[in-house]
Amino acid sequence: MSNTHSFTEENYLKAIYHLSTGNNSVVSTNQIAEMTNTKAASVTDMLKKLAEKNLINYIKYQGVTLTDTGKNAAVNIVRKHRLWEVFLVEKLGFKWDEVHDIAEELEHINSESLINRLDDFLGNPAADPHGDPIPDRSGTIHQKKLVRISDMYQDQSGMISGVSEYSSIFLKLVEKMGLTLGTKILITELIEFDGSITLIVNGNSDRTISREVAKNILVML
Amino acid sequence: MSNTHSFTEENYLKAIYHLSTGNNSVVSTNQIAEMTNTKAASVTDMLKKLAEKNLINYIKYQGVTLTDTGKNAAVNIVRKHRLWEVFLVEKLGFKWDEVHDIAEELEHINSESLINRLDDFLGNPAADPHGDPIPDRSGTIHQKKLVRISDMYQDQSGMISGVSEYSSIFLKLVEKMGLTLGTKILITELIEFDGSITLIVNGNSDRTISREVAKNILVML
DNA sequence: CTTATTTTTTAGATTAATCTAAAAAATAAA
DNA sequence: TTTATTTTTTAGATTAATCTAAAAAATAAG
Repeated sequence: MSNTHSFTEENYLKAIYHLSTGNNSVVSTNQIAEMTNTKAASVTDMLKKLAEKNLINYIKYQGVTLTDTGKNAAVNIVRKHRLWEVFLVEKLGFKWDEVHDIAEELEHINSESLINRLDDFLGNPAADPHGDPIPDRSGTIHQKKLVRISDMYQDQSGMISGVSEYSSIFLKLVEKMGLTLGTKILITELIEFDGSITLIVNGNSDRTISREVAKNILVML
Repeated sequence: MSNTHSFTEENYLKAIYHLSTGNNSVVSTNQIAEMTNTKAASVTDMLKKLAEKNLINYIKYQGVTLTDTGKNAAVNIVRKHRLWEVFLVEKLGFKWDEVHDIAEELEHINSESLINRLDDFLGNPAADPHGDPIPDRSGTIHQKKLVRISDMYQDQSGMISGVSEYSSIFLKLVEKMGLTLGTKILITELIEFDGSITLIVNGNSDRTISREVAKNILVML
């Protein structure tokens, strides 16, 4: 159990995991290069190595998928990342736009008992400060079905429950607009001209947001 | 401020720092090799690099000392290590013999605001679970004067306030003998034959400990 | 169904950290 | 104060992760 991989290997596994979303399970070399801020040639080298270790299924020129082992490893890193984010916000008082980079380092600390104790200390949270679900210690993810505001219809309502963009600049904006997690919204108008959307926030104030913002805020209907 | 060094560089700085104790301020290549579990040749290479960066004063064949910059960096790592140890014991419920290795990883996480917030969260502790003083955010260390039990005289009394050996096997033994931090002791006999020492623990129970154990338990008189 | 473009891989180098074996310097012993 | 021993450094390799430039494969366009 708990085979240990290098810092770099872990980052590649995580990148592949995040790129393997629903429909798009096979991931390309270039996608990985972009996500890891490396060049395609470097990715190819690493893919050979990960395939050798049975962490990915890799066929030359065809892209990669994670094996069960690789997926377990990736989910475990995600679990650690998200638990540390909860710690940073809930216990140390960081804001939700400040924790991503620190968690990016903390996620590589290797101790199963540490992470399980942290989980208990935090009260076994279901989601991180951005609404992303935290895998339990068996690796199971209880994902609520969320839709982008940009995919909602007129007169539809729901509660903001996540985001799909984690840059500080975006998160600060969302906060300033009062669209933090838990906020209830009702779509009042879909503006055809530029795709922007008008909504009522928490039953009272009116607000218009751009399509770009709407695409990155996730709602539970 | 807060120049960032590699994981490995940090470990060398820390090793040199711990080896530069009081009387012995100049540290040798072999000492560093032993502490870092590397070979002398590797140490020489790294010393050149650290000297180049002005973190150490290094003269070939003569040994090294830390520069002010190097010492600051080292103290900061020690601060992080000890604060994380407090966190692990006080908040996550680890035992004092379980935290060293995890803190060894956590000490390399790089974020000044993280560590200062952690410090506050923990109530700005003065010492770690082994009694070692925690440098404050300016790098100042408020070290209490401690003596080894092996250096005490008959009829002398004091309070156990630290250890100088961190292996799990030693710490578990100390705990089993009821000689944890805060315990009051009175020396009743110095046994000439093998250097072992008899003492009264917390005013009641009698105990004899070997010289080897006595050397690694520190007392505030 | 060729040709052009894009994507991916290979080949060959580079950097950081390490090693072994041999040479050089410092220290200890005779 | 020579000789022997120990310590330290140099020389030359190795491994992991990366890069650029060129070659090969896959995909898209004409």
